[in-house]
Amino acid sequence: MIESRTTASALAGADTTSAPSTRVQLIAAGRKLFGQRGFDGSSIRAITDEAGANLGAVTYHFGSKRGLYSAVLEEGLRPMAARVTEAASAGGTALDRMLRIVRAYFEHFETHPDLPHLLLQEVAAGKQPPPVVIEIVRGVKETIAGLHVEGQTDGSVREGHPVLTALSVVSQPVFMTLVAPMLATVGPFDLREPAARRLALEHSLAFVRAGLEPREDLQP
Amino acid sequence: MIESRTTASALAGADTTSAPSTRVQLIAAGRKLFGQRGFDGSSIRAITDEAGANLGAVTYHFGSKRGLYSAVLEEGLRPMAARVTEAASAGGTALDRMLRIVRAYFEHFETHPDLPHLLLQEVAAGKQPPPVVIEIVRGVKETIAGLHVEGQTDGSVREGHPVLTALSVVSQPVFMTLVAPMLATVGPFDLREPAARRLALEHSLAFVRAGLEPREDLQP
DNA sequence: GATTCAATCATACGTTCGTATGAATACGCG
DNA sequence: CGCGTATTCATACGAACGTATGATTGAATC
Repeated sequence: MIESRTTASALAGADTTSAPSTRVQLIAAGRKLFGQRGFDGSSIRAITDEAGANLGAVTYHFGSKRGLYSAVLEEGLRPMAARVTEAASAGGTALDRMLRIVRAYFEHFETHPDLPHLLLQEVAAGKQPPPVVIEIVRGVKETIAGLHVEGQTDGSVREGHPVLTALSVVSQPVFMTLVAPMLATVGPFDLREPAARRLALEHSLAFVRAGLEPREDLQP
Repeated sequence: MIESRTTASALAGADTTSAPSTRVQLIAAGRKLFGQRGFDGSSIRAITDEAGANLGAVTYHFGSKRGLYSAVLEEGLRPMAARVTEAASAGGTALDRMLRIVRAYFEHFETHPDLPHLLLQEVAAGKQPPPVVIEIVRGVKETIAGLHVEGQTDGSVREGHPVLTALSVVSQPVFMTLVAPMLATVGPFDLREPAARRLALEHSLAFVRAGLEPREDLQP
């Protein structure tokens, strides 16, 4: 059996000067097609066509279709998690940093609108995602939940369940991006347009702030 | 070509006394498998096996695989939309009814946990859902957005964008149900358990209420 | 009991799927 | 240049797919 080139090519992935390698093109095509049509809806032939590569390229570089899927997931999630971590470790109160996380998500999904669907499609099926995905998601969850705990010591966030609070916060950018196509279908409001996205960002910031802030009338 | 039996059987669908018909079993199996594995991930053979029906049954009763998918979507969405409409037309302030909608979603998803994934999987792909689905979703959107407008005249809801507010409200039950399997994978918190669901419901009610209520300190 | 028609059945067809294989080509290094 | 490794290529294979077909069954109607 042919050994997957994944590891070797990943090590060589630091090369940013060469022409776009087949491997990179495959990941880009995979992100696009998996995100749009799902795993089962995207054939290897469609992916290699999109990437301008040979039919055998996926098997050669990633071992299998699922191998490519894992790589796509990892390369899509890692920069997002990095943004979240960065926003969470900036200055200001815990609430400030929560809101910065919301902003970071919106900004990231502006250039990667397929990411929420890509991540949720398999997971909603109850299947086990690749281990690296579990690790990344767990990290994000704990970052935000930790911020909630911190917010209760510095008084910037009201009391509540840390994990559920994290879900409520993350749900805003993720859900809005997820339903954008359907929303555009049922009405004249297209969240994929920049102006509408700005509105959505400001609305989400206000909504999350109101949902997290301690109530002055209860804490006089 | 064989004509689909959809219409005729739908008319006969008022019969609730007979043994579970093949048609009903197919929709149940379709809801389960489409919801869990997606449209492309569910083969007609898997569906007819699950339903205890013959391979040809889907083609006979629904014309095609996509015909069954439309029927599953419609039969899953209609009761949900009815619950929302009912909650929206009850008594109390607009905010009260918004919160009742959140509760209605949670209750509905408790018995139909696959519904969010079922609805969002295709739509996130940018495909046009069946017309009946578009109509139902539009109705729900306008019901909640109308409630938001009403809430500003009765003073129970703060100002904001009606559609975005509707999204923020709906996102809580939908997103929590959607990510439940992944959340259980990355941590010890399983939103599919009744106790956790109760927590999530109460958290969501508090979060949405805080996000919608006018701030007393701004409106003295 | 014969007729009729909706429903179910076993089976077949052509296509597309993921993957495997071996030849052909490109490339770095002595 | 020549050799060895890495990559790309055309092609093949068996399996699974959605759908079509025609025979068979079941129950109601006369």
